[in-house]
Amino acid sequence: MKRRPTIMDVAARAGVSKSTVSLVLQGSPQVKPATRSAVQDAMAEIGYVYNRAAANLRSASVGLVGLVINDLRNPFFTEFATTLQMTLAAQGYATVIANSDEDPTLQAKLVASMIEHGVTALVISPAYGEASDTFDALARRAIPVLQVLRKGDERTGIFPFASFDYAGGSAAATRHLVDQGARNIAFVGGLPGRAITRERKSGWREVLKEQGIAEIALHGKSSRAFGMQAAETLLADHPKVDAAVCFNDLVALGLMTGFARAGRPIGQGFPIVGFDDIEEAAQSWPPLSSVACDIAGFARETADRLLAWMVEGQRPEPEIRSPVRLVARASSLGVGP
Amino acid sequence: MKRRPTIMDVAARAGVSKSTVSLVLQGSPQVKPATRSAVQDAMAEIGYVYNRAAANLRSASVGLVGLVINDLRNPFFTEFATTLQMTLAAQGYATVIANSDEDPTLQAKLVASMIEHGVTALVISPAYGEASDTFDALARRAIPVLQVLRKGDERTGIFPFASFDYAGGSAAATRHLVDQGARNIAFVGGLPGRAITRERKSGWREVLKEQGIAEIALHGKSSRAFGMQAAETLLADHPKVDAAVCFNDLVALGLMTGFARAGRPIGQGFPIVGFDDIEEAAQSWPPLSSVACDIAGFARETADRLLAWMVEGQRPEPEIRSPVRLVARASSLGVGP
DNA sequence: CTTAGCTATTGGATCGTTCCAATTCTAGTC
DNA sequence: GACTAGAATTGGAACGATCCAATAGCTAAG
Repeated sequence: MKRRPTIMDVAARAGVSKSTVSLVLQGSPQVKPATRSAVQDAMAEIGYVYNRAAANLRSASVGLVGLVINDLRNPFFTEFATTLQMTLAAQGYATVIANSDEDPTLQAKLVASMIEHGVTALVISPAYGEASDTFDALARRAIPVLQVLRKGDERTGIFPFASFDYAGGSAAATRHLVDQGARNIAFVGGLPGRAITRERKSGWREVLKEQGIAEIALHGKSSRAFGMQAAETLLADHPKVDAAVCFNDLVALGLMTGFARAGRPIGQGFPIVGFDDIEEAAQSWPPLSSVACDIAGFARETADRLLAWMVEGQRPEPEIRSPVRLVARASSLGVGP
Repeated sequence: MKRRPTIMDVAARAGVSKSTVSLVLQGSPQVKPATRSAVQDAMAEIGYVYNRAAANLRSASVGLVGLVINDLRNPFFTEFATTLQMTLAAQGYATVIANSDEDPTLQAKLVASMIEHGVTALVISPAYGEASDTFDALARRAIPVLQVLRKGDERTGIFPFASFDYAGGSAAATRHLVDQGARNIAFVGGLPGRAITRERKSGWREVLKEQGIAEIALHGKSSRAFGMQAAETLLADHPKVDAAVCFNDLVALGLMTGFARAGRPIGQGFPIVGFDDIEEAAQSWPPLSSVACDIAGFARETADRLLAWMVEGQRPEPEIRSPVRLVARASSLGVGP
């Protein structure tokens, strides 16, 4: 009675065989238009819904993409995840989004659960930490896996990796600050020892070397709170520092708040540049200069690459870097509030 | 060769029957420990993964929960979604998160896709707009559906609804501003005609009536940008207004930025209170007073309610309101920066 | 009227698991 | 050594779709 209707029920109602119903479901041009609409009416009448699980059992590919993100609360990743999901949805693929919350154990569970549910492909921005088992399991099934935005530990090199040209971005930012007359440019934020910190620092370091400037770097969690704390540290311990490249916008905004609190608003003689160009950057006061990563564009490219891999079996290059763009705003242009 | 191994392969390897393997998978106490470990070894050796789709085909319930959110980019919803997912994950349930992006059409597609994938239950914060078809389909299958945070159109009353006591919260906020000596308290933000705007306004209105204060409300998109715009409007057209209750923190932060830009920092003679108490509220300058909704707690309660419904068939009450808490910070306490 | 050559439809096998009833094993008792 | 109760294991049917080879229906040509 409460049983959910099957194609057999539809077939009985429409007076055809289950095979015909199946053909209609797959949009086969084989079926006569009259038959097709009879079947469709029958489906509507008895409230039939497709049972994808049953279908996949017989016919492999599912059209289900898994997306595992290390920190979904971070707006940067949220934007990426939602855009990717919507792009894939437009192509008829369903996406399962999951947040590993930087926990490799949870991440392993999530990935396992996704494999069990039969994802056809996986996009992952890995949590830091030991995860070789997780990746081994993925490699063993021949599931297309795309690492994005972040590289896991060394062993994950088996899977293609796509991200932004962070080094180029921070170099551009640093050069911009030099152009503004800054001489002692600190690097603020980023946990030490991580690939992304290394990348974002390397561009800054390169320019400093070029200019013969000494390095001052403050590392820590990439949060607003750390930025505020860093402001105090800079003001107290590094009075000569006259500009900063920040690991990301959150740190930069925190830094801005910290300076404002100390009565030394950013932008007047102390230019800073953030990274990521999150929505808030343009809306802070003063507006925050930032290295813009076109996340939405990147998400769309990711979707394209994934589809090319899934559908045409065309594996992407092992490492892809999307260009970034420096957006100069008041926070680095000496235009005070 | 590349075929993914099945329980038959495991059975062959372990020298038992497929039924025994199945029992091991289900953790049945029936199997002899020796047999159990033999089977488990075999699974490890050939890299077996459970095929949930096949299992569900035979035995109904899946342990898959759908979560459809109207705007996943909004940190408020992000926090809810991630906490809910992690809580359910701890209970062994997988969660599919999807973002409808306020688009009823996309929402319908997402819900349909989830039903096809066989979700056992659905949590939805509906997009505004016509969605009766979507909900009819859900009602027809007897899938537990919990509406959260937002009520859809009137027709969705069929499903239980859980949210916060918004009216109580805005009443508390308004009373607090009155206590600070404010007399002309504006309400800023919220799109007109929506249930949530009505609720958040009603508490404010109630207190104004009590105090015999005239109403001034500025409605608009609940964004930082609108808050900035509202600041200009208030300063230009409503010079008498001396405090504001904001629809949410984003608007409040925008308002703060707008006032700062105009050289009239918030907190000095112009107290404001936001709503939601997002992480940023405590970190802005001045720190923003806000009506705190314990989203993480709410998400955990939601998970509990859902589990009670799914597992014990215990349908929640038609309308549940979780209490909120006013967090007074500098933005409403007259403590200037 | 038969038949070839289409197009449209169909029955049966199949996917990987669970469920059930039936069978085999084990050990204890007489 | 036969018997039995319980524990452990097993083979086959079932879930709801797809796929394939086979069949039915139709038209036009011979």
